[in-house]
Amino acid sequence: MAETGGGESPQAPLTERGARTRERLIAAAREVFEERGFLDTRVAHIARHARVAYGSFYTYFPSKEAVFLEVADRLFEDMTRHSFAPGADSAALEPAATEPAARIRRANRSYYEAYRRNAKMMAIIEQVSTFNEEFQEMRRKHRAESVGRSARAIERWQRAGLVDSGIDPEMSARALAAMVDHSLYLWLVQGDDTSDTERLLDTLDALNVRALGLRPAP
Amino acid sequence: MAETGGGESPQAPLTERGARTRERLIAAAREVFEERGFLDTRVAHIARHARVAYGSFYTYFPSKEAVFLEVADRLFEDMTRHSFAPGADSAALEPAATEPAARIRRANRSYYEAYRRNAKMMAIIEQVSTFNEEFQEMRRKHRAESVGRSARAIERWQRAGLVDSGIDPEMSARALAAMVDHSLYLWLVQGDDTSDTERLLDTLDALNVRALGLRPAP
Amino acid sequence: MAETGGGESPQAPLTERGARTRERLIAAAREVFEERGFLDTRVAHIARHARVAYGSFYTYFPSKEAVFLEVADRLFEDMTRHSFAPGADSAALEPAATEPAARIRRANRSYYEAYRRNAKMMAIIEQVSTFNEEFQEMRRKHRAESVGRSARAIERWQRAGLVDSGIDPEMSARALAAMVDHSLYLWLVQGDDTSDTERLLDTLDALNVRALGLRPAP
Amino acid sequence: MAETGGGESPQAPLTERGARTRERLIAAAREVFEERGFLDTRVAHIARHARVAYGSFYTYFPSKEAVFLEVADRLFEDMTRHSFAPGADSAALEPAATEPAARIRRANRSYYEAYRRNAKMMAIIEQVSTFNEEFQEMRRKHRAESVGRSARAIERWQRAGLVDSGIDPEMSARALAAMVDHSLYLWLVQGDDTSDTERLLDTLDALNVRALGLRPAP
DNA sequence: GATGAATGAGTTTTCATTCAT
DNA sequence: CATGAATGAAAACTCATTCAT
Repeated sequence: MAETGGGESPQAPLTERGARTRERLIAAAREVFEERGFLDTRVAHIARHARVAYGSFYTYFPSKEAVFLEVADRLFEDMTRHSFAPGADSAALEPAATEPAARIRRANRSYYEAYRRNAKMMAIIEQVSTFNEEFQEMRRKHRAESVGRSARAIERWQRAGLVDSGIDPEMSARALAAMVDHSLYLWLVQGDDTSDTERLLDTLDALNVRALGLRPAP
Repeated sequence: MAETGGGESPQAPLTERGARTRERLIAAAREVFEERGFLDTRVAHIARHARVAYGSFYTYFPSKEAVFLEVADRLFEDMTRHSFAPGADSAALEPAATEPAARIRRANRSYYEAYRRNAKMMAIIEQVSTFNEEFQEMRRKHRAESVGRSARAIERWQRAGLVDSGIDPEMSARALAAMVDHSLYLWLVQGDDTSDTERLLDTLDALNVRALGLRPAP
Repeated sequence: MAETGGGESPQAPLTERGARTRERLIAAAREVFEERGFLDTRVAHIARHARVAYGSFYTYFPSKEAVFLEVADRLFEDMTRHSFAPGADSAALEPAATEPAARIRRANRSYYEAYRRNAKMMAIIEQVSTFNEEFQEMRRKHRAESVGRSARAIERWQRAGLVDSGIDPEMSARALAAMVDHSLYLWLVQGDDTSDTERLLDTLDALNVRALGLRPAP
Repeated sequence: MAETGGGESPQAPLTERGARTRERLIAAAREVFEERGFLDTRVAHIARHARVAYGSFYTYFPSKEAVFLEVADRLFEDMTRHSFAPGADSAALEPAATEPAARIRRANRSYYEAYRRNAKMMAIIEQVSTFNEEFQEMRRKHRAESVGRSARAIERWQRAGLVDSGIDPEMSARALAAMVDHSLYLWLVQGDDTSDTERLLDTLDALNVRALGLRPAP
């Protein structure tokens, strides 16, 4: 498993036409990865799917890992822009007055939507994470950020007397994020069952709220 | 050419000596898998590590997948024998009188112990699950059993008035199992941090208990 | 692991250069097959003989069988274009007036010439036929066509009163084709003796003519 | 394709029990060869089929080729004992007075019977002949003997005025033997059609008789 | 002898990456 | 830049034969 490595550095600017070809390759890569997984994807598949000559792939990317990284990057971009943090929420964006339970609920729903939209790629990302260290690191960072936001929200709620102060904000944020994340993974990727999504989401909300011991503002 | 059968499928060893060699191979396989992961393991590595000839591997296993399955089987055996179900507990083994919170706590600790003992292999199992369907299926089954046990425990507690009846036992069991499972994965496998395990375990216990709204028996 | 597709099946070369390499491989394959037989030929031999890299073979053919099929195809093409049917003749091409005995004689000679030209490959084709069913089928078809032509010629001669009507045209065509075919095989391939070819050919002609009871047109 | 080679020389005498085991192996070998062909037969198959330990095979035979030779030997034995020579007949066994046409007919029938009885092995023998020179030589010898007998019969008939003296006895014997041999091969081994055997045999008889120009004794 | 385990050279096939045109 | 051909290092798997018990 060749580690991703630096390579020639993807030449930066491009002609108009070159940029389009590059986009075609990225789009094709995503589709092929989703279809066959990272391991079973051949560079030839991507090139063919993009209707580009085999060799042209290497004009734009130094390796299979490189396109994957780009695809994953865009996905993370989409996941973080269109969703609140999993588990709790992204406080900065919300007026402090909003009721925590409602915010958790909203955050979970929007994370679910983003996950569903990207479910196939999430599976592949999981796959690549199991053997590519660089990639693991990237995920760790994303997770840390999102968990950090949740932890800070919990702290705020504790100071506001909405959440039991006996709770460890950092660890709880981690555990609850793990709960939501992995539940969605099993549900959407492993297709554990898939019917009656509402029941799942309601349960996630409820467990979150109860676990934090959220009570209505006094 | 399309020759038909071929594979002969190596049968169980018939002699003491054969059994010993087979064990050596399984042990070697586990060590090599743990060391390099499934994908980067070569049959040659396993054979060399077991100090047998290359071909001898194929006397006992038809493929790398086959030893892996055997190794994983033994691991699951160990995980289920030496642990209570993750998330809640394995009711049948416990006197009904035991207090739920204590039982959850005990279950989580023993699951943690088993996980820690097998952490490296758990990483590889995760890896293989991302591309081998047969293997995915095996895990799904294990998970379903364990979740089923937890769900039944929750139902019992609901009937005993210890757990809020507003909770969905099945979904909650799933979500809480996902929480514990994935937290341990991130902690022990991805090495998210690893210091201060007690804080993690205490948090898992607490969230579990609060999420179920467990109250002392009346 | 049971990955599904894989084989991509190498497509026809798209450039002049590719076409040339492909031809080189086919020519090399024929020479190596003739030299060592199908079973003892290694893909490595063919590639080396064609002065291309090992992997380049697989750019053009999915397997040893595949090149062999192509080589054999061209040989059959040569055998049928440059020869009359064995045993009797290919009526359509001949003015009906030609005397049967002369036509048989001519057909046998030209079949002999074609056989001699391709004798080495005929041996290999025989070899492959003994274990490859697809190939057997191909030969059966060729044989059936050629025998069919002979049988129709015999029928025509019967209607013209040149051949005894007591003869079964189909079976006779088969048997006489078998006689010519196998005699040439033993002679040219097994090298049964090889001297004095004329004596063999004269005998084949004579037996053919007498067996059919051909008499001069009335 | 390892040439047959000498090996340790199969130890000659045996205990009663050893002799039985050896027989079991020969019988098993024949069955397995018939079932799978020489190339796809593994020594393991033979041993298993004979219910003998893998290693025991090598107590009795130095190689796969060696058993095959023994099996083939017995088959040739059966073929020559129970049949007249193909094509013409085995004169020595017959009172000179018997009518040639009747003798040819009888010879063909009995050769057909023997061939049918051994058809599956004949296919395998053909297979092995295509790559094993020692074996080719053995067949050549058998063929030469049988053709020789036929040729001498033809000569006798010529001297008796029963067969046209313009015919070349040696070549004719060869060609006619090839006809019968190969016809039966295509019929019984390649399964060219298989129905209505009588039609085939009658045709072979008739062509033989006419080709030799046999006329009733004056 | 009989048994079945051990051996390892030999072959095919794959595919990311480089190059010639 | 585009194109598609060329490269060759891996890796898995087979199986006749030899050996230890």
